Amino acid sequence: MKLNTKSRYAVMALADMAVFSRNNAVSLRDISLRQGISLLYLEQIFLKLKKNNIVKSVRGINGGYMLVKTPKELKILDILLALDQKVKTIGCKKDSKKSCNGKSTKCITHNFWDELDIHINSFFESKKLSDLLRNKEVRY
Amino acid sequence: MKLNTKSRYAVMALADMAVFSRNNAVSLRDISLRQGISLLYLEQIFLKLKKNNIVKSVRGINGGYMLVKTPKELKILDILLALDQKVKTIGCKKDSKKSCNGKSTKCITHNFWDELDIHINSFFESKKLSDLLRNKEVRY
DNA sequence: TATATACCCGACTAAAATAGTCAAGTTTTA
DNA sequence: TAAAACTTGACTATTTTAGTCGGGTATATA
Repeated sequence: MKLNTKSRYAVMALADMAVFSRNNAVSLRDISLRQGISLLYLEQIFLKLKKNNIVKSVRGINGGYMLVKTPKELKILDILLALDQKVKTIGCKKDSKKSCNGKSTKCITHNFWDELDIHINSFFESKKLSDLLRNKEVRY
Repeated sequence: MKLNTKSRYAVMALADMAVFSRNNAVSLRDISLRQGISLLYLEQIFLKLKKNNIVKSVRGINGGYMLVKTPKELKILDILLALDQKVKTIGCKKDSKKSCNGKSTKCITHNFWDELDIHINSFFESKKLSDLLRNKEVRY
């Protein structure tokens, strides 16, 4: 059960911004260098973050991106949703009448997976970007 | 963030066994028919379950598989581990000194992902196969 | 106003993972 | 001894992932 790198890099890059922004835009180039993420890949990621109103952009020289919300307000869940990373651990469709394995009734395990999804979702819902920053162990 | 079908089918098949076994072996053919899972695929899955001592097999006519533990004792986590489905949501290596994105220090987000893994793991650790069965909504 | 910096965006692709199938067995019991 | 059922490794089509590529556009500053 894995999270894809896009989601991971997105959280990483936003955490970087939270640390290094002093009310000025942070360029992808800087994030790329500091975090070791491909610039081209970051561009792709930030396109989505911008469309979903997680960041706003400043074009031109000295441009970059800025967080729309403060790190305290920004939920990790919002970041993941911006990258289409839904927490839906299995394929059963919740709403459909013809759902699990093509059967008309819910499969034996259906409700269990729903529970799992809720469990994970609530974790991402409760965590804010700021929660990542107070770690003493980490050096930048 | 998805669970693979192998893990899902494994849990499903074992739940089926828990429901339909009356101290006799349950054949994969029956599970296949009831749960709508390919017989050939089930064979592959049960090979792993057997290797990991989740089920034991009875060969020959009227053969099949039996649960090694009772549904009350069998943790969902054990099932997932049997299928190599580790709950390790990202690629950072926990122990290595040269870990995240090839850097010598832990990445900003490292501890957060560790927390996530623990959160999910403890869910699978706490749930037993029997927990799936008491659901009144489900018909068989 | 030239130019360098940095965002913008769709299309493409190699590699890996997934979700199976296939073939050729072996074992056991009725 | 025939049929049911487990055993096992190898194979494969499809999908997903993890990016790259190419060609833009906007803007600050020299």
